[in-house]
Amino acid sequence: MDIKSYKTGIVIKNYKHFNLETTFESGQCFRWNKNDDGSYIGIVTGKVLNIKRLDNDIFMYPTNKAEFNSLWMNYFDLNKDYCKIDKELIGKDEYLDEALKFSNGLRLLRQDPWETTVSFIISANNNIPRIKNIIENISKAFGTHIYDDYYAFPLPDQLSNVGIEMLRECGLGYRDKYVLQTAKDFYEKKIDLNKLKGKPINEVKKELVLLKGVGEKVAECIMLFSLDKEEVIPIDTWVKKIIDVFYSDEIKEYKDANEFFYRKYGKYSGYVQQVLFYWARQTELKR
DNA sequence: ACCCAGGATCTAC
DNA sequence: GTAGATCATGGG
Repeated sequence: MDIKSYKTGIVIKNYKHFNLETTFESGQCFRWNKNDDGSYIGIVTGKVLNIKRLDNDIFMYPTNKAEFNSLWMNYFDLNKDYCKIDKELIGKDEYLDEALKFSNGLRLLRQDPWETTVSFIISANNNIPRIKNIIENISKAFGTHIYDDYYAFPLPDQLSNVGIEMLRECGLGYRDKYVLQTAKDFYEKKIDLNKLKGKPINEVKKELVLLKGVGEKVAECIMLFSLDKEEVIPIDTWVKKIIDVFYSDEIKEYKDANEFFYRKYGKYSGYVQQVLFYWARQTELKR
């Protein structure tokens, strides 16, 4: 990887498989917003980053080499060769081929387990614009101020002490009590997701669903997006639509979808799911 | 007014 | 263990 370091930021020269729009608009993350010039601004673990693609180069600022190596490299999973993964996947399935073409350059982010857990508790029976709004409200109300209008996502100790009525004002609806309880569980270390990272999927899932507001689907999102479980396939309403329309012959019941995809795509199943999800929402099955 | 959104929970059988 | 109702909120 050809990385150039400057006073104000970092440039990655000639980096192929990183499409900002399909990565940030694919519903895996909620704190990246598009600017008029096509760049994105996001907040990750208390750091603000502006990222832009010009031709084949990717510009990131404000950051420096040390922060890039310790945070962004890992967050964007830049050492993973998605071009190679695409090559392995293309030709297996006509629908996936089309979805891959459409979502071209989508990457799975490696996010913070705590923030991901709260975000996907909020996602239940909700829509993406509203989820983003709520998370923004929570961050502004309880998170650490960074600068200007940027606030870090609140840490467990910052959330665990707030009144339920203050949380309710952020628009979570009935999910507020789940988030509050989960914040307390994290703060009191009743659950420690970093300790779960190395354990097998079923074991991790069993722990996750003990949290209030976390069922199977949310647990799978947490595992895929923040616990390195690359083969997990969250089956949500959009993936169900895809199954109904394109795979109804092969997949008779939704509960069998996981095994079907895993048999076909192995450890890339999570990536496949995300590509299909993005494709379904943006094109084929859009109402 | 009704239906939906990256579903989970509670109750009843 | 599973089918059905209920759950806040805002947008279409």
